[in-house]
Amino acid sequence: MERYNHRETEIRWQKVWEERGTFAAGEDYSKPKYYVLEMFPYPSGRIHMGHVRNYTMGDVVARYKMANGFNVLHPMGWDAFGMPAENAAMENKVHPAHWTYENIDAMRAQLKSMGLSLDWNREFATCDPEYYSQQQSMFLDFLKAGLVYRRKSKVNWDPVDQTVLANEQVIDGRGWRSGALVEQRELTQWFFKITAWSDDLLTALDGLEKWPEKVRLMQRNWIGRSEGVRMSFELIDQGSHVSASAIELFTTRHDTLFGASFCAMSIDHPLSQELAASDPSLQEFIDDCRRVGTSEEDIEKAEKKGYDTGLKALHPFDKNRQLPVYVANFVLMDYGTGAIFGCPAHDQRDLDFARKYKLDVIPVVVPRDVDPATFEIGNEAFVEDGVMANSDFLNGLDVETAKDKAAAALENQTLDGKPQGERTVNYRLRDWGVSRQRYWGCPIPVVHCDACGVVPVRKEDLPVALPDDVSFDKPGNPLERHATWKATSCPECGAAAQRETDTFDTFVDSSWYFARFCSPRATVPVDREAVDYWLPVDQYIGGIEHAILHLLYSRFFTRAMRETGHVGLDEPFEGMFTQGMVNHETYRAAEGAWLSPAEVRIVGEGGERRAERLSGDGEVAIGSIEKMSKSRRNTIDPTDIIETYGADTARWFMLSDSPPERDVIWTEAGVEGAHRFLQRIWRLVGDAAAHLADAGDGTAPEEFAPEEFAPAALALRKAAHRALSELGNDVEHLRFNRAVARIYELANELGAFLGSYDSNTPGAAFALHEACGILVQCIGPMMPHLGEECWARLGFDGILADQSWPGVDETLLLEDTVTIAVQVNGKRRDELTISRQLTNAEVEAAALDLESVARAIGDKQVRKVIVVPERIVNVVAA
RNA sequence: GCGGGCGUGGCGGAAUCGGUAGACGCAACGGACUUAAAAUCCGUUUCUCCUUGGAGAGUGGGGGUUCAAGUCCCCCCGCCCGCACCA
Repeated sequence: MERYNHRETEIRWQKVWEERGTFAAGEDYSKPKYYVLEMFPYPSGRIHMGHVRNYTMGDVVARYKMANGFNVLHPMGWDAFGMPAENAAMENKVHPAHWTYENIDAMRAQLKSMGLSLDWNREFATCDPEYYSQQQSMFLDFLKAGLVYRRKSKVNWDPVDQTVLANEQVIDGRGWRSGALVEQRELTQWFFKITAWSDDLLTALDGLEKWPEKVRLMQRNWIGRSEGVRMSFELIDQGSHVSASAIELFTTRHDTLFGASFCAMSIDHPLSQELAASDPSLQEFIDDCRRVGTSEEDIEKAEKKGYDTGLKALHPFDKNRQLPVYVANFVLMDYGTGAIFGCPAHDQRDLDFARKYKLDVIPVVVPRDVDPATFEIGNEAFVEDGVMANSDFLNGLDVETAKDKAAAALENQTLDGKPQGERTVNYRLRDWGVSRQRYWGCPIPVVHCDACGVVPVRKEDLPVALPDDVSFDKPGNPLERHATWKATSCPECGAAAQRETDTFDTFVDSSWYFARFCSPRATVPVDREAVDYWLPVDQYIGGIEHAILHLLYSRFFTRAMRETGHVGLDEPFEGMFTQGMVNHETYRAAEGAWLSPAEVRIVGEGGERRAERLSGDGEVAIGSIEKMSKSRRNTIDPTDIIETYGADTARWFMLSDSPPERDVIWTEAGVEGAHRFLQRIWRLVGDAAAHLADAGDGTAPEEFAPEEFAPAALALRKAAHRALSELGNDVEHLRFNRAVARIYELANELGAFLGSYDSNTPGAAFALHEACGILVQCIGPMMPHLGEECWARLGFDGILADQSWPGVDETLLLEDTVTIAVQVNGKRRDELTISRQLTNAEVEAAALDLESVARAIGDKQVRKVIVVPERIVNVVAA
């Protein structure tokens, strides 16, 4: 028999699907829908194994749901704006658009070679003017609805490249490209009011039951809700004449107010800035703090430092106490009010600070059963619950009650005519800054007019299109220095005005693309009827690296779109799944250079296993297994794999063995194993097809089901229906590795049946026909080309992709007999195959009758026999 | 530091409700076919002990609950991930 030829077959079936429009989403909105989406790729130029894994999973779900009668939407597009295109433009003198669209063409061809069930009619790239003009239109709606505002904000400024850098582009305080020392600059930037939904974005997480708990938790932490008190300490000005009469701060430990021994504010706090203006040594202190790098490590190592401003703050509950006010490096401007009170006894940071500056450490919470008079704080703050002490009216209370009482007292006290404190909820989440000073992004559609200020572009004038004639030979934003692009007239007064030269953060583009797929050619952002039908996305699949920002921004965007009437729901993604990474061994030459798997040959196995260099000699060290990455050169090119083994093999391997949420290790042996299985299926189907042809009519409709089945035929039927039932369940829960195991089992059963096939046995042909059909249909979503080829070879009607999912015959899942274990004192001694009809007493008798059981009991007395029907018998003897 | 996850054969991993631990795959070993090899097919494969047949141990370690624990509870160890001066 000829071997399966994937090269010829895969292209042929891809053409058939395309010509028949098999995967075009239907427009019949009365049918039940299912929206499967995988995170769309950045068009870097090549797909990688992570894409193969991601898109294979989505494809299995899409094809399975399609067979189950759903109108399936399974689209693909390109997250096409962003820095790499500009970098390429600078390095290779290619226009970002040209570079991007060429990459898209290359990657589209690669994706098509995978045989994915995508509706390519809906494809778009976020850099298409048709897409970003709708984004601009929606921005104008958000602006009108008050969901967008402008304010000054700090950015990392690279003085050499004349550009703004993202935090991750700042390495050790220097620009990643230029190496120049990065400056902090204040620019006026656009912000989306994501904090308007802080609480809703948090509480709605509870309803996202089909999301991984891990992702929900990460979002919860990111939003960072904490309940506390916003309060003021009155300032006693000792001659420095500051403008403020009080300092406002946020605390969650107002119970410990009596333990306060200082106040501290951030170096960026307005009051710090004001004081520094007339205090050069404070200015120097602030500059020193700034110089400490921005990396996490630097911050972690940085010692706590403070500068005593000389100001004093009056204790809210004890007018005889005055606390020193410091400017301190460990206080964050971005959280709360940028100022704190320090209670060293019950906060580790405050304790470190207090020890350094010899400030009081007054314990006000004391562990139960400990005498307050003898309780002392060493080098560790006491942060647990206990009994209040040294705290006037709070003494003797527990922490929770003390918080209540302290908050109430602050609320009843006035300072400057307002309550001195107020219970509030504080969030870590901050508004989303979307301005980027770059060319390759969606222009923010506003103009700046000297007379009218910031004016939105009229919708009929959209899109504000990017100019093509730009140069990247100079640093800075090409839009900024373009000869004519900026010049326009004010939509309100008609006077000469200037375009906004900032473009959107690319996270904006990906925050609504899933909605655009519902009506990708609409002349409005989204067609309401289409989104009402298709949204939410039923199953979204992507990498854990987008667990926070992309998903949170999309959730925000959906709410903003609801408020502006574009959609009718809050949550875009009903089901979310984060798949694991694809890893590979690493190889290193003697001189330390990384080697790619293609340059290495593996010899020996087990302890003898070692690597040799293909080109000449030289030791090669086999290194650890790492995520595939260019830097370690341990990548495998999907195109090579598809060329050598076929798309089906690659897809099968990606689904086998490893649970989809965990990392998978790509190995040569694994791919070969996958390929062998594919060939084995082809042989089994070939054998079966020959037998079925001999039997005459290749098709065996239901009504031809024989009255009688020989045991082997019945067993095969049962195996097929059991596999079908379990596989369906596994795919529904995205447990692809288990679904794969079910297919192996069925293939094994079928192989055994064929090995002793006798066409004269009652029901043999029918059972074979049925089992082959089920096997091929089960394989279909995973190895679709092989599935089609087998379907045709068996002489079945139509094409596999059009078939309905087979029904499970429940009666075949029920066995008359069941095998149960028999234990004596919890140890398994034997097993018993019995009729399901037996009563517990009969089962007990049968178990006690076993010779092995009698032996295990020996001369002990049977005290009790536990019978769990259809599961186990346990004889307790003593 | 805080939060979360995980720990099962040589390896990847099954075990959905507390009820036969190791499904399925990889690798290995033995056999068949072959002049030979590859491919394929059949079989064996948790460990230890003894003679077929058994016996004992076994899910990171220790304790507990239970007739019964990979699964539930407590303590400890190790690895991985996320967040990180969040007041």
